[in-house]
Amino acid sequence: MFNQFRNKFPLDDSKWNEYTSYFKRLEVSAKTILLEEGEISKRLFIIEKGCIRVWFNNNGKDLTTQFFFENQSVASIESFIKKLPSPVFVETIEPSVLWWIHKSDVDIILEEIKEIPELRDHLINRLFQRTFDYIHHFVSFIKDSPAQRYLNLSEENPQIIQRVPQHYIASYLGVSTVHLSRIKSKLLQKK
Amino acid sequence: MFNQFRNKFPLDDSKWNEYTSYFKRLEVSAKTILLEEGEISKRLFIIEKGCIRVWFNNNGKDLTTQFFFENQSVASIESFIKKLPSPVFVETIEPSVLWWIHKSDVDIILEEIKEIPELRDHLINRLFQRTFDYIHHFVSFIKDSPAQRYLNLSEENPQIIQRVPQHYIASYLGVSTVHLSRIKSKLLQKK
DNA sequence: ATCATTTGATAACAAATGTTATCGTCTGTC
DNA sequence: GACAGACGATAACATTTGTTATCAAATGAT
Repeated sequence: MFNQFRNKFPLDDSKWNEYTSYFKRLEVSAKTILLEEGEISKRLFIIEKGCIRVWFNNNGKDLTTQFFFENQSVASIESFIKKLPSPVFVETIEPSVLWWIHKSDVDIILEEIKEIPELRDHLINRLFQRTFDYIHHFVSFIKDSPAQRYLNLSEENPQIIQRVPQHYIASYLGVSTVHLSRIKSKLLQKK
Repeated sequence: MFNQFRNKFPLDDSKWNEYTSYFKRLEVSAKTILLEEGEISKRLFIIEKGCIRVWFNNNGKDLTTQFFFENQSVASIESFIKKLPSPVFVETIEPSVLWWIHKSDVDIILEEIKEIPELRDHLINRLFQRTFDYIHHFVSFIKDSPAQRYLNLSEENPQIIQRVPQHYIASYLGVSTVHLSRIKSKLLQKK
């Protein structure tokens, strides 16, 4: 699982082996809740196989805010970093194979690799990029129609369209399930 | 201008004086464009007095994505960091007093203060916080009605309501100017 | 003071989107 | 195979929101 990332990290073998040994394997069925709303997130997950959504309950309706697939890391990020109760659920969509690491081990690793400029800059750049991604996502809400947002998603993240049940996608795009269904059928007519 | 921040930075006086000397003062009228769309952002601004918006042109309509006030720093952030053509304009709303610093000087400072753990962690935390803020903003688009978004803004950032022309706020909230006007009048009726 | 421009409110109508309900298909479980 | 539940399409109707146009007030420049 971790060998594919080996060359991205300028670490000697002993550190590499130490860090990867912190991870534990976890195999779960679809619709397994990995983190409850209100719980403090203490585990960071990496997806070997499967997919995960992050969602919250808003007046009885569940609204999905993020999707994750193979090789991505997942947590209720604000809860994980600030040790606050999570405002969201983290739940598998498909049967999944995951690797997880405890927050205390992450803290150890982070503290150590801060001294390695190459890694440190790499992490900071990832942080910036994540911020930029959220800006793009938010801008699309004031710039694009729901139909356009659906088209964007098809291009930028076709996995979501292909693997995720449609009613989860609807709330992610900020529309009702009925309207998303309408959007799809209108797009089909045009082709 | 900078003395108010002096105690936040654990730097000796010589470094402090060197860094602050990089900034130049700039006084401009309302509606001054500080950065054009397509231009590569090379200046970071700090607002001593006044306010600024970031916006872009979308099919003839101008859409505002951010507002900034006193003591905040402003740039087309992705352009500034990645040296890419800016997708947005940066423009004053009020007559403003600004201090700006060239990107090359920022790079020098950043490179140096990376070695100071306290400052480094502070900057990383600010980066995280900014990411969290964008997440909150984006979530409000799938969670709240436009009227609720307006109410949130009144509470979280009343300066925007008080100092920014309403038609700029409309696009920031993702509604037409006419509809924002309707939202306000409905809210007044209820009181 | 006068004039043009900006800003914002409102009305009337059009278009987009939500809500509720119904139906059919598919999937997993027993 | 039978059944329940999940999923998605569609229709009918209600509500929200956008568009265009008009008017009034505030603001800035001369």
